[in-house]
Amino acid sequence: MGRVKLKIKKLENISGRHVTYSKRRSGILKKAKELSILCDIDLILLMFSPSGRPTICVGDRSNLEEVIAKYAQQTPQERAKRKLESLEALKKTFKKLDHDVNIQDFLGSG
Amino acid sequence: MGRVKLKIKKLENISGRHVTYSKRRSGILKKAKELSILCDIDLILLMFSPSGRPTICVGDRSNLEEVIAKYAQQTPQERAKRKLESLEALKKTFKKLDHDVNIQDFLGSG
DNA sequence: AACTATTTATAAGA
DNA sequence: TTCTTATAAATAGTT
Repeated sequence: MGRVKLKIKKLENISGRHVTYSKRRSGILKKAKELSILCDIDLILLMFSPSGRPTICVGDRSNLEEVIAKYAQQTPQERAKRKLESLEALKKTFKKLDHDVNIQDFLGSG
Repeated sequence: MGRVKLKIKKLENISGRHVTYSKRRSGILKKAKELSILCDIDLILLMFSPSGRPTICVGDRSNLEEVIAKYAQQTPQERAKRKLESLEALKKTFKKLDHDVNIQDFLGSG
């Protein structure tokens, strides 16, 4: 949309990436919010700016981690595979997050 | 966009929600993919149809769990709070996922 | 940040 | 669900 048809490939100009990100970020956030409201669905959109700043959009009726867990539970045909992948990823996440929380104690409490 | 300006509120007609979801889903997926390519960023879009079927869009350069972990690491001002929330959510996720994998053994191996 | 020519998305209908 | 079309919305290049 705009003056010319844009080829969808990585923008080589760094400031151009920032400008385009800024414009399209607001567009896709609006679309995500509209979709979640119109259709009353769970939705999560997570993106990082070219300089690494995160933006997250979570539908009003959604909870980030519960939606992720909901996704992890589905697609039965990949369930076994996904289980292992999820655990692998969660282990990494633990390592990154766990600077002052004792994981063993935490898991043991529930 | 279309014949009339649409009010952004929950569509009361169930089949209407399905139709609108189907149309807008493809649109937002396209936008997400374009944005991730144009700006060369990490991006995740996860949504569920009105009947609960999940669709996920992960940027080519992105890994689902790593992006989530990346997000969890950021926003330093909420870091302490987020740590606990993340662990709480991860514990729930473990409970839902762990039907035949021994978590203690798994964590112990790394 | 605002403008505007143009492209794109989509609401309604078939 | 897929196609068509009128119209609304997003946005690329510019200022």
